[in-house]
Amino acid sequence: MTFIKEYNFKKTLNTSISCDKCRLGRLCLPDGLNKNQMSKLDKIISRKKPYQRGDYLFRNGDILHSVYAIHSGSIKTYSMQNDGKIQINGFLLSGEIAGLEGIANNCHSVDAVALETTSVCEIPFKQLESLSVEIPKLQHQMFKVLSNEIKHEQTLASLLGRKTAEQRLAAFLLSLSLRFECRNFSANTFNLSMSRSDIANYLGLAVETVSRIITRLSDNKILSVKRKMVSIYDKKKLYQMAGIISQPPNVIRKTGT
Amino acid sequence: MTFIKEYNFKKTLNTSISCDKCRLGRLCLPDGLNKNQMSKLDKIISRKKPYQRGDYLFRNGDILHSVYAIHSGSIKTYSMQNDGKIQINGFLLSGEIAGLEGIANNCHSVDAVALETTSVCEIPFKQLESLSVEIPKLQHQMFKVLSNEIKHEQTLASLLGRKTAEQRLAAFLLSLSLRFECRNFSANTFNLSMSRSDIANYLGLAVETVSRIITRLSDNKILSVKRKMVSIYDKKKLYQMAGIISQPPNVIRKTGT
DNA sequence: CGAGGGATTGAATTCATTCAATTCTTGTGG
DNA sequence: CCACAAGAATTGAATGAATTCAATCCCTCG
Repeated sequence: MTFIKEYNFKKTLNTSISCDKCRLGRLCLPDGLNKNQMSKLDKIISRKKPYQRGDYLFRNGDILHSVYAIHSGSIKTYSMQNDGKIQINGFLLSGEIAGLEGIANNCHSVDAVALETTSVCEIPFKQLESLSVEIPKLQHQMFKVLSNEIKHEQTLASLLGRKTAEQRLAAFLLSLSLRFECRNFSANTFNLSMSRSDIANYLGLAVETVSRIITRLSDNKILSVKRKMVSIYDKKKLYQMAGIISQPPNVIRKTGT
Repeated sequence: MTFIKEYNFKKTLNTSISCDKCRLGRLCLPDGLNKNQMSKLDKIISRKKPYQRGDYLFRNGDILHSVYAIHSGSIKTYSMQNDGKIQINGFLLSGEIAGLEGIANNCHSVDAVALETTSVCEIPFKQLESLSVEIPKLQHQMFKVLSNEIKHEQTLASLLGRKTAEQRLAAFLLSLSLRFECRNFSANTFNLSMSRSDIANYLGLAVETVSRIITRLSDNKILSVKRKMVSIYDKKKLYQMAGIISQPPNVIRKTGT
């Protein structure tokens, strides 16, 4: 298994994590827990040496030992389709939890790989379950996190099903922008940790299409992308393009079917 | 609120549900619970008068009071996009749980409407949470159900992102076939409870495209669809078309980005 | 039995892809 | 430190799959 760089050989640097002191606060799993509850959670979490770009957190088929909260950096998850092609399922930023899709069968169903130097809190799942029985609020948080992931995937599905290439890319960039803003990074200037072809794959587009749209958006002074660095100039316009209107249309609810 | 047919006016027919006696068995939430645990679950579940075609289980924006296990029949869930268009998020059959995407914000984010006469087990969510603390196995089941839903949505996303119209429809029909089979219905002859335009919308296609593909599949003797009744003649071929090969290609794992 | 929605079929159009060529970056070894 | 190789990104032209528009057909239900 030498092809997996450093896989499974990371040494634990620091088993005494402190969620209480983590700047992620409300963005991560322990949101809403009190200090005592957090310290119980701390005890089961371990932080390992940061992953480097290309390192795997886990691989499709691995037994699900843990779920992983991204502490800093970013990862992508992907799986291989039956036709041998890769499908990127998502990009995760700090505070987001990787591995949740593995719970169903106690076995990871995607590969998770670091896009940059990434620090991760590993949470052994069995222990997390036990603790969730002990701390109802933690169970509730888990339900919320899982439900949020479902909503997120539903949003993605409707993006892929109904939107034009331009709308998809606009929505993708705005989603990133929003997520960076929540993390106290700049909403208008940020770095893409993923390649154009990663973005294209995720959005169900060809690389060339993504490239062309970026060029068009740049020409229209809506944003600029220099290599990996995105600068958004006209966010309002970008929202319009994404088909996301701040003020939703006042539509009469129709009765179904 | 007269536009919502019978909404919220259903009378409880039978509060003494028995999961133990339900034929759904392993397909539903109580899978793996013992009799004692099931009877505890029974106590919080209520079964109402069946919903008729077009009746809503809940609506986008409603407070999440309960999640709903389909007992018989089928429903669809959908939401309205910012552009005023409808997006169908899924079709649920017996044993499947509706409302999970509402947990994140304690508020339903889709409309759920019966596609035919449908009987439903209503599970008050707060009580379900309490019981899940008391019965760790039930908590585990909830985690599994939620995780499964995430996987399902991921599969849908990659269907919408990368597959041709033909592959999408083939995969959709096979997925239905499989789900009917699990429920001890015929895998090769079954009834579509949803319209062509529902299918098209769900799959990110135009109705005309769905229609044309059905015609083509019929011409090729792979299946026939008479109005709503599907008969699959050549399932192997259908799997091939869907890009789902029984024996996955023996591909060397590549190291990521 | 007739009306109206659902489904099908045909023709023209379009958005995104594919193929192909070039430019730009980045990392590595001499 | 520079040169060069290899991957990443961009640009252009031709192609194609699915959509849109339009017309017709077929059920179902009142």
